Amino acid sequence: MLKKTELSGVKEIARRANVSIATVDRVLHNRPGVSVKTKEKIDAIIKEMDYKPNLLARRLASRKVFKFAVLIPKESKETEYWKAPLEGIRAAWSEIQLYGVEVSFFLYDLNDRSTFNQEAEKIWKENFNGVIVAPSFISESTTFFKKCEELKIKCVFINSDISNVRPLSYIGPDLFQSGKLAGNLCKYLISEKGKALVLNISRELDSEHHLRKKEAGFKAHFDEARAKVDIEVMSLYNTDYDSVTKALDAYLQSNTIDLIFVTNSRVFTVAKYFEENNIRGIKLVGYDYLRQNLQYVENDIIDFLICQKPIEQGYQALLTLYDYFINQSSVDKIQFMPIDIITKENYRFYKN
Amino acid sequence: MLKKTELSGVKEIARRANVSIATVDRVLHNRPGVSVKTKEKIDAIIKEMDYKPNLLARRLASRKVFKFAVLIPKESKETEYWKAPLEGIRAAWSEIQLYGVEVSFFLYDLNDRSTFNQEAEKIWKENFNGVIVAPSFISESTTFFKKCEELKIKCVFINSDISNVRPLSYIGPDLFQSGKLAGNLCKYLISEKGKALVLNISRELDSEHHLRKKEAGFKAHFDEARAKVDIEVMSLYNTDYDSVTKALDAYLQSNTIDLIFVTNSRVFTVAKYFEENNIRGIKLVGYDYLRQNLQYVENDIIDFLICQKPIEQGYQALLTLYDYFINQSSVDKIQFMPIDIITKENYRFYKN
DNA sequence: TAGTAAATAGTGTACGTACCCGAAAATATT
DNA sequence: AATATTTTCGGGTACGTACACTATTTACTA
Repeated sequence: MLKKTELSGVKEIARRANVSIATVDRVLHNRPGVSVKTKEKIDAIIKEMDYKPNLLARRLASRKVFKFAVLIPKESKETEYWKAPLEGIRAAWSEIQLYGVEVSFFLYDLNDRSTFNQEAEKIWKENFNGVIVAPSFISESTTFFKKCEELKIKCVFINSDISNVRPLSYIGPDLFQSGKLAGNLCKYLISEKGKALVLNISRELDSEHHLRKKEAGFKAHFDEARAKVDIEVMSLYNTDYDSVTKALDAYLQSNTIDLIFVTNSRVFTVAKYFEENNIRGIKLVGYDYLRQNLQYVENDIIDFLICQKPIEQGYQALLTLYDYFINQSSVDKIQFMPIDIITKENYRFYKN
Repeated sequence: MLKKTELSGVKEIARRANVSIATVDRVLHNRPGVSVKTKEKIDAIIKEMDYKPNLLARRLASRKVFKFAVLIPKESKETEYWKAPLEGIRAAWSEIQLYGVEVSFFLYDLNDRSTFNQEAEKIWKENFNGVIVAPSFISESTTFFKKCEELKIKCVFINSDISNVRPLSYIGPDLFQSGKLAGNLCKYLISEKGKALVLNISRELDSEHHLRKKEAGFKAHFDEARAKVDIEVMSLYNTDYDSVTKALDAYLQSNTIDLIFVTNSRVFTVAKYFEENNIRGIKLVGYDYLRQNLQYVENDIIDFLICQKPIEQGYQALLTLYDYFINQSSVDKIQFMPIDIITKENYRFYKN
């Protein structure tokens, strides 16, 4: 039960090299103050021993503190989606806060892009090492990223990506492929020459841009499968239930469709409409493991939900910053989340 | 960047309680040698401070070493499934071996139940603290568990459970529900009054017992959905390709079916048969994220694979022992894995 | 009531690394 | 050659906890 006392660590390196621990430490962190000769000798020994620093001791002895910010949408009355990433970040934080990590939260309003900049300003005033961003608004986010680069603040993007910038890491779905999977599933729900409606429901144009990628993936699946399914697209900029109801009423008056694919978590709005109007013939597929949605999965109004682990996204985002700064390990530029399929029979076992 | 020096830890508790650090330590580990009065005083302060021990320091200072064993099937020529849990265990091990964890592997042959006992004997001879077991053979596993209880060796079961015993934790699928999900998916693949074949392919009777749970779940789904799908069941005890081919030839000669549900990872055998005989009309659903299976997902012979995160199972199993022994935290008796659905469009993003 | 055993508490070192501070050695300056 | 400067390096303490060992107090025996 007692640990074997095999010689290891800096002490052993120092002994073999005939130098002090401090000198070994200088080499390990390539700090100045070591002659080339001794540095080479020590490097050789390190290599020979295949020395791996004891992370426990390292973190314990280090008195560094890193400050991270979180810039994501606040949970809205309309959808509780953003609770999940926040939960993930909190979970990760509680695991690592002992090791010198401080986290501050800055939440903006998805329905008001000016709030994004307001919160961004606050972040720039303090001295953060890194920030977790959900780049909902393209131009604002691009500006934000540039400014952070100037200030040497490392960015991790979650949930959606934007082009032309290279953050420390992107953690989230492959949106196009996600849409393709939706197509894949829908193929099973309707007949060969069925008719499908792709429904984007989002107030701000920019976030709709991400929805468009899913839309494109959806279509791509049917193209590649050479299926002749008739696909129409509709975008709604008013996200409240009444507006959606009106739009659907109008649309269904003059169209007959077999399936609706809602490109984000607001699929429950449509499900509610189906339920209240007792519409049963139209299949429904959408996004995200939300209480509001699951209830309609349970009673067979929604057939499939596609999920991309929002909690895990937040969790991984903070751990990525931690790995980069505290562990100084290298970090994957892109961390795609799995594309999970949720049905009535497996949702109880899902880990978001 | 420097860590704030707020007083914390045992030292602060000792200061407030007017005792030495050692006394606080005794209370924390409820070791003897502390009067009731001081113990109460210290307990109160601990509570008041909401003291959380620094795990880094704790593990660094602890010289304990724990020995764990792994008793699972070896990877066979027929299916590489068991590579995955092993990989997960190895991954977890590499993360925690710094903290005084030793792991030894004992692999038995799924096609020869006597090898299970042979390996078990070896485990009993050494002095292990815990063991990860895949209890493939019911009676052997039950005996094994009893003996481990005598020897005070904690057991964690993975992949499948057995009744009447209560291991430290079970980590794996809910087999019944897993079958139900299969039914759920198959519903989309065939018409209202289609005909489905449930196919068990397994050499040893016992492991088939687990397959039967999936079979039951499968049927249950159609019962609950009140679908009139005709379900037949066939069990094959010879698992090699030629035997399966012959059995399928014979069966299909006299039966017309729309779908085959294979209750374990050997679905690729059937897929290969379909491919070589150019059978395209029969849908195919089975289990597990294996290279052999994925190739048939890619070329549309297999529609769905159901996966239960075998790597994660191994990973969690070792971490569970770690949590129990090293962290001394409480452990969930049952840790059901999610029931994941794999298709052509999402398998590249799956984490097993 | 001295003497001893048991219960209770404290001191000190170790875990492996980080880093401050000062000493020694090497080099440069006068 | 003596002094100043820079380069190179070692000593020592700290991080928060575990635990062996020692010291003190209390209870018990004869």
